[in-house]
Order: sequence, then C-alpha cells, then structure tokens
Amino acid sequence: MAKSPKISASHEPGGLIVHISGLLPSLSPAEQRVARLVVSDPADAARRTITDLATAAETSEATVIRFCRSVGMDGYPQLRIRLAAEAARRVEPPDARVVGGDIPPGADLAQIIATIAFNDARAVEETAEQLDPAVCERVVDAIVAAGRIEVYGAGASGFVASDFQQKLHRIGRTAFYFPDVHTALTSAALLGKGDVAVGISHTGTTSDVIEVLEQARARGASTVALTNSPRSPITEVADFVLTTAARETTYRSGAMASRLAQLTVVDVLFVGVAARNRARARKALEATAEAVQSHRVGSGRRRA
Amino acid sequence: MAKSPKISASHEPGGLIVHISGLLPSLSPAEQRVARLVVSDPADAARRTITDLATAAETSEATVIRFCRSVGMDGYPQLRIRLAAEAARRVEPPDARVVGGDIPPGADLAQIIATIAFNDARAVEETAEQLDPAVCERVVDAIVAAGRIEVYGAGASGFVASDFQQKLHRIGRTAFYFPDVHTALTSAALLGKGDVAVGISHTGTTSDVIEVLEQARARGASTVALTNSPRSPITEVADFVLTTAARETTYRSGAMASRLAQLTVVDVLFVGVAARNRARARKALEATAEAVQSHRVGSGRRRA
DNA sequence: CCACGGATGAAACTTACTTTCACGAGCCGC
DNA sequence: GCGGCTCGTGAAAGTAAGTTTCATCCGTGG
Repeated sequence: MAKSPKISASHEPGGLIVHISGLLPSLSPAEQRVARLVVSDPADAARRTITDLATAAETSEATVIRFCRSVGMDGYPQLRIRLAAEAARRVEPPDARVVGGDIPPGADLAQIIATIAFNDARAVEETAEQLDPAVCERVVDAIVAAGRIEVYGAGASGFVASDFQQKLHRIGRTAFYFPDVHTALTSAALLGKGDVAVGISHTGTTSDVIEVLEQARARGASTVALTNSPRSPITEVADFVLTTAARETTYRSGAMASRLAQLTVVDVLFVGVAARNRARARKALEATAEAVQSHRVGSGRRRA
Repeated sequence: MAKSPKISASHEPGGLIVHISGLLPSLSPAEQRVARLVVSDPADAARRTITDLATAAETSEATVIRFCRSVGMDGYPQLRIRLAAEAARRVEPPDARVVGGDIPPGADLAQIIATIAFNDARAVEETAEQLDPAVCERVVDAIVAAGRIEVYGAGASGFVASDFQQKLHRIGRTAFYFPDVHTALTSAALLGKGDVAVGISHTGTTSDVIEVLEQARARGASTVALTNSPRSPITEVADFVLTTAARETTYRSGAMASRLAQLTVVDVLFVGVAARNRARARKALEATAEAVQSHRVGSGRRRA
C-alpha cells in the first residue's frame, strides 16, 4: 500500500473504535452509515456477517469492504476480529450515558452536567490513547530546535492556538499567534528552515489555516497539524500530524469536547518541551508568575 | 439450519480457553492437535483462516469444523471471534498509570501523555461532581434574562472568558469580553440591573477581574464567579459562585487542568442556556456555521 | 452543456466455510 | 477368518461469505 510520506500516526494503538470515529468525517455517506453502526456497537458488528452488516447499514457489501479498507483493515474478516477484541477489552459499563449524543430536549441541569462531563472526559482520554508518542517526540524536537514558532487557528481553534502560543512564550520559546489571516500569511512568508508552524483545525478543512500552513511549508518551515480528522486536507500540508479523538456532534453543540482534546495535546507538547530543559523552563515560569504577582490580592490563600 | 440434536456443551463460564483445555482429552487425536494449537496461541489462531489452521494442525478443514462443534461453537467464524475476544481480554494492559502525580524528571513522552490525560480527565469529572445544578440553574436564568452579558478573565482564564463570550454570542446572546482592564472597567460601569457579569479566575485572586466584577455589582448587575478556590476574594463580590475542582499538577502556573475544568463549566452553562430555547439557539448556530462555510475546503473529506 | 471524477450497488468472481461421502482401521460375533 | 459394524478421517462437492469489477448515477467545474 502506498505509504504516506509524512509522519503521522497511522497506528491506532489506543483503539480501533476511536480511530474509526476520528476517520468518520472523512468517509463517504454510505461508509459513514457503516461506521456509525460499528462504533455504536462493536460487539454486535463483530457477530454479523458482511451481508448482514451491509443490509443493516442500508448499503451493499462492496461499501462495507471499502469501509474496511478506509479504516486500514485488509478486509472484513480482519475488521471483525479486531472489533471483537476491542469490544472484549473495553468492559464498557452498560451506562445509560449518552456517548457523543445530543442532550435530550427535556434534560435538566444535572443531566446536562453529567453528559457534558462524560463526553469531555472521554475525549481527553481517548485522545491520549491514540496519540503517537513518537510523533509528539519529533514535534517537540522541532519546537525545541526552532528559531521561531507560529501557531495558527480560527474560531474555536483560535483560542487553543492562542493558548499554545502563550504557553510556549512563557517558557522562553519565541512563539507567535495571529488572529488575522493576512498578518499570519505575511508572517508565515518570513519563516524559514528550522522554524515551526503549527496549524490547528478541528475539521481539518479550515482554508485559512491550511493556506497559511502551506505558505510556511513552502518557505521551508516544519509544519504540524492538529486535527480531529486524520485524512483531512490540512494533513496534506503538514510534516507531522497529531490527531484528537473527540466525537463531536456536529455544529449543534459548538466546539466543546474538541477544544478540550486539543488543549490536552497542547499540554503534552508544552510539558514535553519544558521537560527538555527543566531548569530554564522553571526559571522562566517563575519569572512570569512573579510578574503578575502584583495583580493578585492576598497570597492566593484565602480567608472568608 | 438443523440444530444439533445432541446435548451441546453448557455455557462455558470461566473462559473459552479453559473450557477447551478441559475437554481436550475427550477429543479425537486430530481434534486434539487443533485444540493444542488454539490453546497455545488463541490470538494467532484467530488470525488464521480455517484452511490455514487445518494445515498447521496437519489435518483437514472438516476436522477443524468438528472441533468447533465439539467445543460448543456453531462454526469456525464464531470460534474465531470468541478467540479474538478471549485473547484480547487476557492481555491486560500493564496499567502503570501515574495517579495524580507529578511528572518525573526522566519521563518519556508516553508517560507525560498518560499523566496529563489522567489529570485532565479527573479535573473534568470531579468538577462535574461537585458542581451545584441549582446554582447553575440560577446562573442560566440570569443569562437567559440578561440584556447584556460581560465576561472577564486574565491570562489563561482570559481564553476561557473569550471562549464563553464567543459561545454565548453564537446563540444570539449579547455578550462581551474585554482583554483590557481599562476597557472592561468602563464597560462594567455601564451595566445595570438585569445584566450579568461573569468573572473567571482560577486562583480567585486576580485583582483586575475582582475589581471589574465589583464595579459591575455596584451598578446592579448580577455577578458570577468561576474559580477553583471557593473562599477566595473573588467570591466576595459574586452573587453566584461556581467552582472547579482541578488539582493542578506541577509545571505550576501552566494552568493546564484548570482550563479544562473551567471550559467544562462554560459548556454546561452554554448548553443550559441553549436548551432554554432550542429552536432559536439551533437556528443561530446553523446561521453562524453557514457563515464560515466558504472558509472550508472540500466537504471535509479527502482520500489519501 | 458536457466532461470528469467520485460514490455506489449489481453481478461476476474468488475464497472460505460446511456438508457429504467413501475409505480404512479397529472391534466384535459368528 | 470373514462379514458387518462403528468411528475417525480427509477428499471432494456444495454453499455461503467475502472481494472485485464494472456500469450507472450524481454533483462539480470547465
């Protein structure tokens, strides 16, 4: 099979299910139907024959096979076995919790809290499970060695980009974030070999971010994509691809779990970079903390 | 299909492998060869095709089928799946999870990932557990009824404030966020009864935020504090206090888990508000999503 | 409007699984 | 010792599952 030349996590160690949900948006409609069945009840899918599954997904066997290939399996039997193994491993409590689902119309606040927390926590955990330490390592290498780092993101991902920029900055790395595309583009044009550009896009289809990343790459900078869709367009302009694993219910919910997943990855990179030079990072952190000290009342301690 | 009339093996409870080794002696020689292969490496057996397994056991496919029936399976595919599940279950992960701890100096990326994800997920879950739905409800009431909403936050909490503002805005609430204290102060001075001011501060001691919240309160606005310290100064100027439960790890001030906890609370409020008027919120969300559509490439899909 | 490319299912095809059947070894009873 | 019997066995036939091919359909961009 054609190996992608870029470094991305093609392994799905964390879990096949998570891997599939990540790929879901990159699948064709018919394949998505199959994917949803599989994700919603892996054990059941493993029991079904290909014809049976195809019928349940209201499609043809051919599509099921295509789906298998899309998620990296050789064929249906392999998928079946992996699914069975996966289902067995996760002793999933038959919790009534709505996984990745929408909040029901009549829900009260307590339900809303439980649902959101559950999905948020899952997104964080699943993202961590499927993150490839090797790719992270290489990204950390690049950042540590970088002359300059730029982080791009639009909309909700913009906050994450901004957060990342600020974190890197606080430990003494030269990092920038530009909310404005034009500024970002001009800045990216000034990047060069040894610099690092990080593009954040949940869907992986944000053209502004892709464009800027492309520009950065053309100038010789190392490019990193942080997205939920391992096969989205942004991955084509990235040297390194880091994926999150948030099962977001489309725009209905706004970007909720996805932000948390992205932030978790940002934290990992941050700590990874900081760990490379503990002393220096610590000193920088202390200095910056001290700088805002006068803007705190009391000692951060309390008193009623 | 003709059901086998013979007394089939009872539900093998302990485990398929154990079950098979148990009745190994009662099998015919050729079947025993198959059984031994299966027992010695279930995962491997699951990967093989029936012909393959038959060859390895130096027997025919027919014998393998007979073996399947002997151990209580319907046929080979079922055995395969059960085997895969079994194998997966017994390969328990070397769960050396770093509980709530620090990131050790020599930690590699995999450890860092595990630690961060664990703490982040915990922060989210614990925050949800101790969130008071009644208080949330009243805050939601206030926001729904508000003429204007302002959100304040500095540093890392500023990103959260900004995120909250943007979310409220997307569902049609009039919300503001000011990165600059002076602007925030002047704006707060223009608030009045029925308006809502939300102050976000992890430590609860950020004087800028407290000051602005105080101003807002003096003008008659309802004030909400979102903090990790239930008795910190900020709570003294707040009508409603929402607390997070992040036990921030090392890399002090990195504000890692705390952000996620804050964002979870933001999500709860957001969904709570949106749920009050589903139709309108949905329409607003769709309209805003559509607005950025032209800034996306493709349909989010892509092939390798 | 047409050319193009992707998505899709029908049908042809291949492989895997299952059943049938005949052979041969052991085991009586005559 | 020799039919008749049972049982384990694999070869081969038969069926079902999985895979490939291909014509059609649909949206997209020229």
